[in-house]
Amino acid sequence: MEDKSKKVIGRKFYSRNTEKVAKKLLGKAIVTKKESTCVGVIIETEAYFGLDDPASHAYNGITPRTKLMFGKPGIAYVYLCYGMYYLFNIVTGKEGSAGAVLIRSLLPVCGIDMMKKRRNKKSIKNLSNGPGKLALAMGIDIGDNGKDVTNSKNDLFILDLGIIIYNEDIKAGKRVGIKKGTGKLLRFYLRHEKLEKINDIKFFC
DNA sequence: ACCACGATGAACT
DNA sequence: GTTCATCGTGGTC
Repeated sequence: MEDKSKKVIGRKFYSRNTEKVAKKLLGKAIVTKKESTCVGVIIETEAYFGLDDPASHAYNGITPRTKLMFGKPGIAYVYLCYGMYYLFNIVTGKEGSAGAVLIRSLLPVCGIDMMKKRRNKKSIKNLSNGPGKLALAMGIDIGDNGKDVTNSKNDLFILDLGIIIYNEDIKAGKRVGIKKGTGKLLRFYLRHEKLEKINDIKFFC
């Protein structure tokens, strides 16, 4: 990963409209530097808004947990789901308005052996194709809640690998795993053809 | 004080 | 294919 085209994404990227950030995060990479460096390309996201979004944690206003969603963009929002799995979100929008993008699926790129070990799997199949799975594979847990993902000195940040995503590469669907607020298409993922192209790229690890 | 909510793997059948 | 186990948050009563 020693290419000039690869750069850490700054805070401005996240300060825009949440839906836009959710689309723009497709093709970007999550990097964690824990026991070893792991990198995964984001291939599915969901946008969550604030007081006007019944599916959002921030729907009912500021609480100790949701205050991060109202705060500075580019901050990791991690929470426990079903008592077992951590889900990784990035806070979006201007400070004061709530918003976050849930990362739902990754294409493993670097540190695959570490990811397999964390997931207790020997195949790359289904290694990080779900929000709980990818957090486990990347070593993300509640200790990462509140971390700044715009700082490459941290052990968790987002990198632009230079992968170009066109609008026609992006598909939209209804958000999943929720009962309210399913009306709008706020889940975004890459077309199969695009995934195969990304899979063919040779990444240096 | 109580209840609804939510992702995944394992262990069944 | 179905069922089960797992727990912290926050709303409602």
